Amino acid sequence: MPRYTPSTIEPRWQDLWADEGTYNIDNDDPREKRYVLSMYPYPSGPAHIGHVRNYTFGDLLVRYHTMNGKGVLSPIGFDSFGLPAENAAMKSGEHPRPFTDARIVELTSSLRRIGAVYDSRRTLKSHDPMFMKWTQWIFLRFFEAGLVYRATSPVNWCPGCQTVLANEQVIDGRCDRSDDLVEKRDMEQWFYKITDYAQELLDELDGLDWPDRVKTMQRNWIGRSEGAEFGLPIADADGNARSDVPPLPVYTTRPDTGFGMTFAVMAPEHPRVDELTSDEQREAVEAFRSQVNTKSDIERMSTSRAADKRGIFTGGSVVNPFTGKPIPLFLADYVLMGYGTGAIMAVPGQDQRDWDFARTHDLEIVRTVQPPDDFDGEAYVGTGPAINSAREDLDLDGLDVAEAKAKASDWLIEQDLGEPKINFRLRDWLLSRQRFWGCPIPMVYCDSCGLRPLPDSELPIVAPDDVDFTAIGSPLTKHEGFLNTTCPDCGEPARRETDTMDTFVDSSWYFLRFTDPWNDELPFSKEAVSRFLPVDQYIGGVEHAILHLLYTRFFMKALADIGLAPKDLREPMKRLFTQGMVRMGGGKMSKSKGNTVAPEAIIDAHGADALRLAILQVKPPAEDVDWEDFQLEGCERFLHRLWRLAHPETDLYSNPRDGEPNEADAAIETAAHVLIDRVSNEYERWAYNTAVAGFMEFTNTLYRYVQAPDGPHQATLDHALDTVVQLLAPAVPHMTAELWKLRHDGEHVHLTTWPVADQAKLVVDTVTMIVQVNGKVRDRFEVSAEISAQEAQDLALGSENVQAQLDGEPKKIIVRQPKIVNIVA
RNA sequence: GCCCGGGUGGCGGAAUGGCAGACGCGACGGAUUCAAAAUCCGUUGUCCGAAAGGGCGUGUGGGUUCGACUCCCACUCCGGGCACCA
Repeated sequence: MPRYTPSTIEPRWQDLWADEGTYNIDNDDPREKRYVLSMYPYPSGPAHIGHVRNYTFGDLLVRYHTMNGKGVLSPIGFDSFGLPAENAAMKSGEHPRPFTDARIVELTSSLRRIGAVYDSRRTLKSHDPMFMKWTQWIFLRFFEAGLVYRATSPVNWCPGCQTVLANEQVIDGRCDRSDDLVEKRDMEQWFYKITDYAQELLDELDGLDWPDRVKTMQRNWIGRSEGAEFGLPIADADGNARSDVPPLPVYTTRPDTGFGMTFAVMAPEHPRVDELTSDEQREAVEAFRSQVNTKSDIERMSTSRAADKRGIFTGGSVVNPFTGKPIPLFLADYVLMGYGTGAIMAVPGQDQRDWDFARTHDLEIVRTVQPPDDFDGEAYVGTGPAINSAREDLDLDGLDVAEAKAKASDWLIEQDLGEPKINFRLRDWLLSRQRFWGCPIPMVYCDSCGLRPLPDSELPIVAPDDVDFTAIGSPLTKHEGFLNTTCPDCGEPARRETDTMDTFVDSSWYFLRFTDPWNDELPFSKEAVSRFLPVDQYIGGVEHAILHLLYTRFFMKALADIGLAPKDLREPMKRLFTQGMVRMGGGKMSKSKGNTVAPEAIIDAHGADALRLAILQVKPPAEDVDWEDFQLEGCERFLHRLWRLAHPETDLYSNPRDGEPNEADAAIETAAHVLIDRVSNEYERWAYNTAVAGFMEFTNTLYRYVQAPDGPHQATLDHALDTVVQLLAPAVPHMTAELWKLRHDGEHVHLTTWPVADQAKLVVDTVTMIVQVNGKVRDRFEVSAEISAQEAQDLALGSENVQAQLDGEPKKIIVRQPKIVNIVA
């Protein structure tokens, strides 16, 4: 019998799947569709072990659904724009394109070597001009639909690199590349109006078959809150409301606590600060504002985390409309300009932040909710009856929080002071990056026409090749050939936008392009999209739980609303699975720590099948796993055992029988059907680790069976082995393909039909009945599954072991035949 | 601070409220071998016992139940997410 040698078997099958296009699917394929998609990777070179885990799970499902008669769409692509390539370019001076292409070749080869199969005709890359064209085209459609706008926004600016940094590039307030101190700068930026969809993004989470954890994270991120917005009249020197200036709007979720508002606070960036600051305080306020401005976020947060909230008195006052009394107006950095109205009513009695601020600035504190008697905290945020909250036309005293909220809110409406308001924490998506290696934003600046979109005919706008990476800042801003163009409207000289798009834009629609990659009239046709969407199973890491997965949902809704995608297609990802990370010694794997695992080396030594099996076996797929915990030896040993057992020239036994099967044969036959049932179920439930245990168990059983003195019954054994090989085919594709070919005259296991368990064989006729005394097992019997309650009880009481535990008559006997009898002594 | 997960043998982990520890690793014993590796067959939670058998065992404390790893309450430790969102 030839040895099992994965190094010769595996490439052969990989070639065959690729050459024959086994997993290609045409759009007019008549089979019921399944769209199985693993998040497309950033091409960083050969696959790392995390990739292998991710793509093994996806590949298993692709092969499993195919064997179940489905027409599976299994595409792969590359998220090929992004920082690492640009950083490498800055180091070497080489253009990021050849660098990126080389990494894609390496990663493609890795994926092929782990046996992952795709419809390679549909493969795409973000930096492919054809893909860029449609990314830009969609941008223009969004622009036309009013979903794109420009606004000033504070950004992280690295003075050394002359560029904007993403939050994750700012480490302890410094640039992760140059180590310069990062500044906050206000710059004009491009935004997608994702907040238009905040409510729908929140509502439709409920219907998604996603991990609860991810749905919760998105809910929190969207952060819907219900409250009221109302105006605080500006007070004159005598404390009376002025009618000549508009009031200061504030947002609160607790209108019921209005009587406890003893001061008001504006964000330092609030546009009305100058107007509302008194002359005496102006200098101090200016000093405070510039101090806040130069602080990085991190400093601002760490200092303000201390109990004393940092702030300053404006010298001005506003009127508390509930009490009619003037209250001082402050500036404080714990109030954020970006949320609500950028100004708040401060109620120290019911809000800890306001409490802290009131204490450091010696301000009045009035409780408006009665805390319980045993309450010994500071601000009381719990429920209770309202107190100190009455005036002539509004009496909240005694009402609970919910009632008081409603009544106070109604009063604000009646008085024409304000209205109920819903706020979201979600901000619009800042999509522009001052980077070279991204998809350029297709807009121009014309001196006479202003900001103009480019016509579709000029797309794609591709970054030039002859650029200098050794200079500081994005090369696009210095490339005259790229910069200078003509205005599409008036034909006069104009400048091109040099910002590129966030790479999350590419990943927000790539899964749609997969359905129609040959289309050169549109990014995708509605027909192709409705043929394959929604994605039946999306697979990726939890690190994308919020941004990527929120952006794809936004894109889907927007594309549907502007008529590019089917109108009723609101959600792109029907089912999501987030697999865990692969770690090293409890920590994250990273090249800098030198603790990476090279999957290619493992494949060289043990084969892709052993690695795939080890990935499936080691832990439930959702959990993080340490590389040290992988059981590669055990998995490899199992594969060798199965090979030896299932190979037609096996040396394990020499005495196969024909004729009538005996009892032992029947037990094997039954076990095979139980295995079909079990594994099918476990594949569906992502319980791959227990499925592998099932294979090992069954194989161990077969070893004992064939080595027993009677020898195996040939037909029974063949069926059992064929079953294992088929069931294992999605998980361990190369070896099972080879074994099946040897056993079945060249046939291809992945084109066979998934076995179906014979339900009649799953019916058990004898079971082990356990007998407990006071919940402890004292005896067990093999009994018929149809045993009566009386028989079961009699059997239990007849047990010597049970009698030894009994002291007199049992108090009570619970019979759950045929599985258990519990005797209470 | 708030919101999620999770604590089970020497280790990774199994277990619709019904035999805790499947399967694998490791360890130990046996077969094979001149010998070893590989392979094959066993044993392996822990304590007492020669054995039969018994005591104790799923982070801690309580509760519900005939019966709890599983459900409920409180606590604790570990991991993750968000973090002044009014």
